[in-house]
Amino acid sequence: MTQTIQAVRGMNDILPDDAALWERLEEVVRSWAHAYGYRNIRTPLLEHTALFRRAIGETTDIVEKEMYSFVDELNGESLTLRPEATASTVRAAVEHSLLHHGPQRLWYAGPMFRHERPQKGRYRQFHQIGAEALGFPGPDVDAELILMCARLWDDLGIEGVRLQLNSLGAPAERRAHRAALVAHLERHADDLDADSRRRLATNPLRVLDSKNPALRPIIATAPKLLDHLGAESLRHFEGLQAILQDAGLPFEIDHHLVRGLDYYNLTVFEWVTDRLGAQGTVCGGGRYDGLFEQIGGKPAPAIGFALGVERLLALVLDAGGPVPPTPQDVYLVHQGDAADRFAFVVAERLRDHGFSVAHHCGGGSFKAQMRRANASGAQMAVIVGDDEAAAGAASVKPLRDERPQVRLPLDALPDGLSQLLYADDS
RNA sequence: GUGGCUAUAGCUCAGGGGUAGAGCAUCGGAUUGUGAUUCCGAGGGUCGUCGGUUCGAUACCGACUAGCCACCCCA
Repeated sequence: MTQTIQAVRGMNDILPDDAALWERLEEVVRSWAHAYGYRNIRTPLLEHTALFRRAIGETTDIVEKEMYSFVDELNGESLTLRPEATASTVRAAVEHSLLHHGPQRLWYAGPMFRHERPQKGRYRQFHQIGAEALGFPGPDVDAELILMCARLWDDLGIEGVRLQLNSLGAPAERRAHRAALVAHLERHADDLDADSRRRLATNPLRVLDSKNPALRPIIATAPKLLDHLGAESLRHFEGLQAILQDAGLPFEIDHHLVRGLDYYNLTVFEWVTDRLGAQGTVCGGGRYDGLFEQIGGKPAPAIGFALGVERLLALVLDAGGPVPPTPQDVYLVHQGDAADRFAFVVAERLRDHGFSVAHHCGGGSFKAQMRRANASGAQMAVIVGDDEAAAGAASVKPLRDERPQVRLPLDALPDGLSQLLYADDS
């Protein structure tokens, strides 16, 4: 016996029952993005590894151990399945001079890849929806993006997602704060735990996120990034807050909110929930004014966010349960040699008129076909036997209520079916 | 990458050193061409894979694979 082949670890099939929910989400997202003037962009799943190394940061965990990279045997190039789409989007914008005629609002949706151990809400192939506002200095567009998120939660009926905000300031301010922070932490080096000591070397801002209660006094007295922000950065941050307040959107300022990627500056934000176990971040984003230059383009301000589709769907299910599948109008039952052929005429005629028709294939007894018709969820069974075929007619039997079956000539069938499907029972 | 737990029918699970069970689902039947309810019947599993212990393993042990949960980290 041949061995069965299963899906690659951490990569999931989305089966039809679930895919229905994905389709609904995609419809909502499309019109939501359109409502804010964002246009779709589709970049390749595969990029040169160098793009992510340069964009995301050499010492981040993503680049160090989580990228799904491999060598193209054709030419020895190192390629990487995209771990996120911002770098690709900016690369595309630079490559095609998208900002030449002014700023661009873009959105994308699609699979991303990370080579880490799978767990709930965190897979090797996962899906993100994101929006990027390229060429806008903010803070107006920062607020727009955040309000946009809030509307999506609303459109999807999700509750209990909280907004956390912070400002990382300008790179120079960040560096000054980082130096002060490192000095502070080094003074208390003896009291730090192993994790924090490691982070002190790699990513000192992360020490502020430590969940170890013993470190609380050290964290509380640590120099705050906010205190190192210059007038311009503060004005940006306050401008953003003012717009959110005007919009009546509640937020928390989290001084310890630091995004994992190197390219962020000024505004950073996350939408978090406590309903998803350890994977509490549903959406994260921030400003990355330096990224264009970093990957070799002309400098341009930009901000964006990405949200995890798997987590989002978990919340949708949590909020309202699964969506009922869209029922088919007609299940076409047929029996007899002449009827089997005439059934195709009937089916195509109905589709000409816009009806959705599941045509029974594979034979089987009449009873079995009726059972299938019922189980399919279709509204109507359209029945073609040799009697009907000889008369050029079809019988329509409502499956979801007790209205009687009616027999109609082929030409009268579409109208008759419409009446049965859409007539008010009242 | 690290640790803990798990793997028996399509699904949810029970069982237990002597070669397998339930519920649900599926399929068929209850006179000729009428579904969902009811009744009757059937099919379906090398008990995740490979190896070890044993007269004998699905059960005990190990490795591997996969899943779940957490850590690291992170959208």
